[in-house]
Amino acid sequence: MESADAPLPGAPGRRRATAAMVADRAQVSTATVSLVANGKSRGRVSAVNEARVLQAIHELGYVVDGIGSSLSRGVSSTVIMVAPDISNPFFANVIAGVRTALGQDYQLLLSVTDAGTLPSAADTRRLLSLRPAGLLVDAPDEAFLEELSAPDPLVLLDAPGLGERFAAVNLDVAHGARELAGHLAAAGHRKVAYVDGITGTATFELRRAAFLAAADALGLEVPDAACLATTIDVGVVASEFASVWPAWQQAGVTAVACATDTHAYGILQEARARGLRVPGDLAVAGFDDLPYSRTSNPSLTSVHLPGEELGRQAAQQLRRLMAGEMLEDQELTLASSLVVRGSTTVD
Amino acid sequence: MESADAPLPGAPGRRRATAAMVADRAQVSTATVSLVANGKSRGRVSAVNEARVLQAIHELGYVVDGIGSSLSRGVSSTVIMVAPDISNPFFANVIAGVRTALGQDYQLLLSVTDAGTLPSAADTRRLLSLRPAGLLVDAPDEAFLEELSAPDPLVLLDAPGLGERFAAVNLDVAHGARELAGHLAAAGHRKVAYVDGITGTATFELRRAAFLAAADALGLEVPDAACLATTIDVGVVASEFASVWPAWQQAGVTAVACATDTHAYGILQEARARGLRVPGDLAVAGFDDLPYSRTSNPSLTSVHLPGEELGRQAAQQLRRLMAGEMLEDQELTLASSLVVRGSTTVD
DNA sequence: CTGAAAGCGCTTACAG
DNA sequence: CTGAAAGCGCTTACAG
Repeated sequence: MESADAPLPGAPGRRRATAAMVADRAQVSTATVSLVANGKSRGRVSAVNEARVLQAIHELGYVVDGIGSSLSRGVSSTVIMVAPDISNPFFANVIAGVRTALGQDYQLLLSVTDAGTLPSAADTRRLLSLRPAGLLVDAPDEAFLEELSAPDPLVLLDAPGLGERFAAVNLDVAHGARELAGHLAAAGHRKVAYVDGITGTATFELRRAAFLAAADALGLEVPDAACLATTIDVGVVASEFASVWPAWQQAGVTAVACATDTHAYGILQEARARGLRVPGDLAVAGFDDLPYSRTSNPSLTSVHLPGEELGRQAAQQLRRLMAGEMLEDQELTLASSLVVRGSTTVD
Repeated sequence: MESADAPLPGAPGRRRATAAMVADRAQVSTATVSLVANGKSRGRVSAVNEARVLQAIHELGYVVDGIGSSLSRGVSSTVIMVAPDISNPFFANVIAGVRTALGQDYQLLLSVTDAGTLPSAADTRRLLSLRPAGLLVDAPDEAFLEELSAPDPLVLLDAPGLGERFAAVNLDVAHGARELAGHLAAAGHRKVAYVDGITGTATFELRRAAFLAAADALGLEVPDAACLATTIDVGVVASEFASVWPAWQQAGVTAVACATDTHAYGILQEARARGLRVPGDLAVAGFDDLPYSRTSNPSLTSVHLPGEELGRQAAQQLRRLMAGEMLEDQELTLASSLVVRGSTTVD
C-alpha cells in the first residue's frame, strides 16, 4: 500500500526520482540503471537485476532526466522545427507528417516567431544551445541559413533552390503550375490574371514563374495590369480584388490563378458578392488544395501539394542524418498535380 | 585578420566554444566567465577582466550552453506551451501575446499533438524531463491535469472552472454570450438555432450554456431540433447546415448563434449558396471575432475574445511564478463583448 | 574582486 | 554481467 503522503525511502518529498535513487532501491549501480532505463540491457544486464531495476523505476516513477542525459551524451533527443507561418492549415498537415515519422524517439518542439518571420541570429544561437538532435526549417530564406551555418543534422522543407547546399525536401510546384496553365488554356481562356503572395517566399516565386512561363508558351496572355500581390488573408484579397476587377474585366480577363487557396477564397467571396458567375464569368484556381477547397461553393480547382508527405519525408531524412547515415538523395522533390473542380469547369 | 580555416587557439576545428576556452583566452577562471556571460558581473568582476572576457566571448562566438547551464541551475530557461489546436487563427494571436510577455528571458517552445488532443502521460513526463522553467497549457482537460500533477510554475489558459486548483487566465465568454442573446432578442428574433463545436472543450460548453440560459430568460426559443455540433471546419458546417435547414426553417428559426466564427463562415457560405438573405432571412453570429469577420460579406457579428491579451496575461502570470512570487490573483478573467456587424443588422 | 572545487544527473569506456 | 570513476558544461557557495 503506497500512499502519496508517506514518502517512500529514496523518494523524499516531491523531488523527482534520480537514477541514484533507483540504483539504491534496486541494489545496483547507476550504470545498470542507465542501461535498463534506456533499453540497452540486452545481454548486458542479468535478468534478475533487470527485473529489480524495472520494479524500482516503476515504484519511484523514475524518468530519465533529459538535461543530465543530454549533457552526458552531447545532444538532446529533441528535434526543433522552425517555421515562419504556424497559423496555416497547410502547415498543420506538414506537422502531422513530421510527428508520424519522428515517432517516440524524438520530441518535436516548434519554435515560432512573428507571422512570416524566421528567428534572428540571437534566437537561433539560443535554440542551438539547447543541443537539438536535429533541426527542421520550413521555408527558410538565405539570411537565416547564413546565420545558421550549422552542419548539424538539418533538413529544409519547401526551400527550392537550396537543395545543393543543404538536405531538403521540396515540392515540384512547377509541374502543377504547368498543368494549371494547360487546363485553363484548354478551357478556352485567353487572358488570365495572377494573384501572388506578398512575402518573397521562394515557393511563391516558383509558382508564379512556372505559371507565367507555361501560360506564355500556351498563348495564354497575362496582361501586365492583371497581377496582384497580397497577404494570405481572405478579406484583404477580396477588397484588393474588388478594386482591380473593373480594369481586369476591361482587359478581357476570364480566369484567375492564385498562389494559395486562401487567396482564391477571397476571390470567390468577392466574385460572389458582385454577382459574378464562377466559372461562367470568371474561373478561379489556387495552390495547396486545402480541405475546404473540396467543399467550398463552388469547389475550388487547385494544385494539390502533399503537405503531410512533405513533413514525413523531411523527418525521415532527418532521422537518417541523426543516425549518422549518409543521404542517398540530398534533395527530394515531391510531385504536385492539379485537381480540377467546379471553380473552373461546368459539369 | 581571422580566417575561418585557421582555427584560433582555444577554438580548434568547428567545435563550439566552451566557458573553459573563453577563460583560457581571457586569462581568468570559468567562474568569472560565467558571471560575465550571464550579466551578473555588477560589482563582482573588475572592469579589466570584464572587458577581456567580453572580448574573448566575441572572438570565440561563445554562447552559454543551455544544457550545462540547465543542469547546474536545476531548470532550463525554456517555457513550454502545450496546446491542442495549433492551426487556428485565434491561437496565433494567443501565441503572439505570450511571446511579447515572455520577452528575451525565456525561450518559447510549442509542444503540439494531433488536432484537438493533449499530450499523453508519457509525452508529458518527457516534456517535464526537459526541465522547463514554466508550463503554459491551453484548453486543458481534467485528465491531462491529473497526469501533470506538477506544482511547477504552471498557468492554464482558457480553462474555465479550473481556476481554483491552478493559476489560470480565462475568458468571460458568458458575458458575450448574454450580450449576443440580448442583441438577437432586441432585433425581434423569437426562434434561434445554436451551432456548437464537437470537442467537449470547456469554453464551448460555457458558450452554449450561457447563451441558452440568456436566451431562455429573454423569451428567445431554441427549439430542440435546432442544435447542431460539428468540427471546426467551414465545409463540414456548410454541409451539415444544408441538411438541417429545412427543418429549422419549418420551425421558424430566423437566427443562428455559432460557437466559433469558423462555424459561422460555414453557415454564411451555405446560406448564400441557397439564396438566403443574411440577415434578412437568417441572422448569423459567432464567437472569436477573427480578423476575417470584419471583412467577410456580410461582415460577421461576433463575440470578441481578446486572444493576444489572453496570451500576454498568462505569460505575465507565469513570469511571476517563475520568479518565485506569489500571485495576487490566481485566476484572471478577461472580458468579452459583442461586436455587432452586418450579419445581424441592416444598416 | 578572484579562483579552486563541488555538484547538477546522466552515460560510457574501462577494469574486473 | 557489474560497478567505480571520469566527464559532459556550467553555476555557485566558499575561502581567500
